[in-house]
Amino acid sequence: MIEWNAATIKDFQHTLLDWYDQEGRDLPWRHDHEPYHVWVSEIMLQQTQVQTVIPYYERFMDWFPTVADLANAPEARLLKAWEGLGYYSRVRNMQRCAQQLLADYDGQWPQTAAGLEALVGIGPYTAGAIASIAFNQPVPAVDGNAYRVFSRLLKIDDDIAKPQTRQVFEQAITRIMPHDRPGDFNQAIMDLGSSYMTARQPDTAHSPVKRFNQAYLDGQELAYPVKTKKPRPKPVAYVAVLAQMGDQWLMVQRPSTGMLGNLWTVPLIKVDELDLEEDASTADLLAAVTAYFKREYRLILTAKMLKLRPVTHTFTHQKWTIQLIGGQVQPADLAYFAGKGVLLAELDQLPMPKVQEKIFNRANVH
DNA sequence: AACACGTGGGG
DNA sequence: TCCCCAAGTGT
Repeated sequence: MIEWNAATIKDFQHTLLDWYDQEGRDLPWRHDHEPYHVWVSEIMLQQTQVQTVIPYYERFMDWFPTVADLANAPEARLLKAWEGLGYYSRVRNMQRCAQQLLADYDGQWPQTAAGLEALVGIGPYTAGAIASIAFNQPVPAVDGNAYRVFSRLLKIDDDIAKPQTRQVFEQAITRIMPHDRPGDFNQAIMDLGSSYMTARQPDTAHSPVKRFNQAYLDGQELAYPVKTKKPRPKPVAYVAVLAQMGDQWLMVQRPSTGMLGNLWTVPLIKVDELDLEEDASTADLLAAVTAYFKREYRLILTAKMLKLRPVTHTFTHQKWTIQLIGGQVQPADLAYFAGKGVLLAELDQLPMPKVQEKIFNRANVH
């Protein structure tokens, strides 16, 4: 058994940081320690891979170079900057946070983890990351990498899906991390976790810290971390209505709460909400959709079933199967319609989720 | 304490 | 196709 005494801890710190100094990745947000840069990158990196984030980060800094630019940006522009990244409330919370900083903090970032965690969208992980990287505070940043790395090094078998387990790791890491380079230490752990100490196919034989890895030394690496699995996505049936009014496409903005908040799609209707009988025919479905348009939008829709394969889209917790309907609405003033008519050439101005892109692609709308 | 909340990649 | 994972947070 490895004994994590003071000498082991020093040895580990130096081994890890020496490796990081040599092999650490050169990433766009590592060019300086500006809290704004650290913050934006950390929010983008939540549940999202580095390779995906890089181009989004570059463009975001181009469009919104400062906290004030972010605070004052039109929301549609923000969502456009986030389009395709997912978890769209992240960017809306970022804008609220930016406004909060300007209004209540005189534009000055809190420099402690506790102070940072009081801001919207900043939880324990991000608070630790910003505090350690931007402000040199000796606090851990416990993300999936840290869970994986330290559960293996120390053979911690607490279930990382449980909220209370965080404390176990925070305590262990706080004891092990150096007080002179906390930000580099936290980032080194992340680099380690995404290179040699990955979840499925670790390459610990070549890891700079393999001699500290008790699970590896015991041949039990893949048993860590311990994590209960999540339920399967629940199937949900939808119809999408691709309706034209003259040369415009009918688009609706989703409510600000719930999935894909404030993003734009064609009208998407849960089949359950159409109150169809078990043995409903295609004609019944079209009639129900037409009635829905009249009731909800005050629009007269002429609908037809599109002979296309349904679009499927799987979210973390829902699996949508979407039948496509085409149609036209009589010209109207849209006073009761919670959306607008948009020319094909203007569609790319609207922030839309991936599932909407799939719908347009299936229907060959380009 | 659970569950909602996106998307892309790999096996 | 399905499952799991990836720099989590809000409710």
